[in-house]
Amino acid sequence: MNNTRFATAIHIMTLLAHYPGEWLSSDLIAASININPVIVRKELIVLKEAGFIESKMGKDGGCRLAKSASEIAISEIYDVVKNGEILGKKNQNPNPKCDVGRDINQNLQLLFGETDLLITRFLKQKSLADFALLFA
Amino acid sequence: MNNTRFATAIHIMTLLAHYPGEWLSSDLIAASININPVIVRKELIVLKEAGFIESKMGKDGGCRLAKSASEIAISEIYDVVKNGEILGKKNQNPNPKCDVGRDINQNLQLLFGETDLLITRFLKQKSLADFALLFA
DNA sequence: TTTAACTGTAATATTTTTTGTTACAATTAA
DNA sequence: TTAATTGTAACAAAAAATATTACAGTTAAA
Repeated sequence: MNNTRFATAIHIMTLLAHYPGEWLSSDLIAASININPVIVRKELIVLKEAGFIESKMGKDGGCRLAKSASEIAISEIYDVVKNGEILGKKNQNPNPKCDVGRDINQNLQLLFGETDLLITRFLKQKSLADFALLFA
Repeated sequence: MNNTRFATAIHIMTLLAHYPGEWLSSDLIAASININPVIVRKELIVLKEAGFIESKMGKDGGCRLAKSASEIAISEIYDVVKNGEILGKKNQNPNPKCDVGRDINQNLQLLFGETDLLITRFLKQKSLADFALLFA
């Protein structure tokens, strides 16, 4: 995970939580993050599919939270946004003729899985509402 | 962290732990991981600077552990290998004129720091020796 | 009913990161 | 003296991430 997707998603969700009920446009959100609006729109679609937000097309359209910020855990945002494994990629073709190469990926997977579970549990304790409270 | 550095470093260290005392060449290690030997040598240098391994130049040279595998925690390997933040990059220039943009990176940093600490503590409980025991 | 402000989406380009390659000096054992 | 090796630099290629352009479709309101 060497991208900005988690930061971007949290930024979007925090903005929406900060202005509850208001329909915010992707251009406004993009201006706050200072990235391209199309990237925001793509992430909004992911957040919408996850059930966190709802959108309205046309003039005066935009997005807003689909449920209370206190009902959304940071772990849920993390879940929809993470792509690879938390501790990085595995090597693709370790040598099966070697004791270590043969079993390395299976054993790494175990470790990666445990680590991811740990993070998910930790982030589950934190709600979007908690996080949004940190802003003026 | 969307690279193979952690997987590569663990693979290297597991191999060395699996053949204690033996000087393994970077070519042999590269053949086990199935990656380019130069990448292995670069990672070996990092592991050497961290004090985990020692190397011998010249014919019959190679690398071996500088201390017992039971004295090396997985968290230490994670520490030397991680580059960015565990939950990804922050956006570079959030808008300081926005309540959220102004403080987002500081608040993300807090969250990232807590998360990283959690992982470090978890991986500290696991030694290289434990991990190496999983291999035939 | 026309216009302007939006979302949704595709296609493509650019930049950044990661991985691989080639080359060779320096070292060591035999 | 030769062969095997580490250490290191410079560069190339591939993959991933981010940005850009374009436009069809929707909606509110003048």
